[in-house]
Amino acid sequence: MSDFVHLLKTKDLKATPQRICVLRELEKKNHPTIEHLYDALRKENPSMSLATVYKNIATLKEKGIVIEVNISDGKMHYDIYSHPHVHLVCQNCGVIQDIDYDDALVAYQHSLETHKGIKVGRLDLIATIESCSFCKK
Amino acid sequence: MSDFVHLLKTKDLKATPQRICVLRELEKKNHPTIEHLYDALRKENPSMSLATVYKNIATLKEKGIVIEVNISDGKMHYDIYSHPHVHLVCQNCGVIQDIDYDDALVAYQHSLETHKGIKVGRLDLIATIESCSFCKK
DNA sequence: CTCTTTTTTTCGAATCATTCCATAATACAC
DNA sequence: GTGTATTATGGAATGATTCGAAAAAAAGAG
Repeated sequence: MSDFVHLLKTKDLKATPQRICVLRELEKKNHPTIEHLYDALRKENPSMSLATVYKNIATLKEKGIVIEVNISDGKMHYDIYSHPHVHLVCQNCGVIQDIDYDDALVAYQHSLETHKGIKVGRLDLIATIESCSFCKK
Repeated sequence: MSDFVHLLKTKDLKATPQRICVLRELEKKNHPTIEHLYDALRKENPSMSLATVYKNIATLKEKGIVIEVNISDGKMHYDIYSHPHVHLVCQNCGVIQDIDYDDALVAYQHSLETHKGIKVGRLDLIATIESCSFCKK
């Protein structure tokens, strides 16, 4: 049984081909928008409906399998959240990269918690850079 | 000359009453949505149009005076960006608080820059907490 | 202050994204 | 296989955002 089938079952979701396609596309780490997903998935499965993409993304988001990434380009991007990470966005070419947690980020979270007396549930962090290796400027 | 008039002039924007009202409302640090702004501003100025709110927010965003805050509640919130800060969001009551940069965050930014060999332009960070002093749970 | 130019505001219409709805199809447990 | 609950589909409905044209107002010059 594929990993995605197993993942869906543990979250009480039926392992439909459409859902698995969405996850497979997200796995490519392109951080696609709904429109990108719809275009990509229709190539394999022409009957795939836009409503299905919306609905599945919403469902996967509710279950914590998928997260939104807002890079302020007017469209929402989506990402599989298989492990805690943050994002790096190139302002020039728009490429989004995952960045794993490191000691310094964990230290910041601790500093927040001790200083403010709170328990942080999640850090959504987007670091913007002016250019990156993909647009080599 | 009021601070906002001066600020707008330095960004080559005309200091219209509508624009100043938007800034004054944002200054309250309610982190309002477009809808909130429209409702609040119409009370003072009933002829204020929704299109004007949208347009002014877009203009102020382009000039870097205002930033978007996406707390994943389906609506975009807006904030004056007069100095670098990040946000704390209570998942329970939805209140958004500003948090100034501290040493640990500066250290994280430095660690990103040295480790990845990049120059970070801006950090958009939203720390989610389960409950806060405003909803006292 | 008045004139001129440019920007901004306003309102309604148009557009675009997202959600809803009813029906058909499918996954999965037994 | 059969039955039941869930999901997919397409089109219509909704709701948010943008557009466009005309009127209003700001800034600057004289």
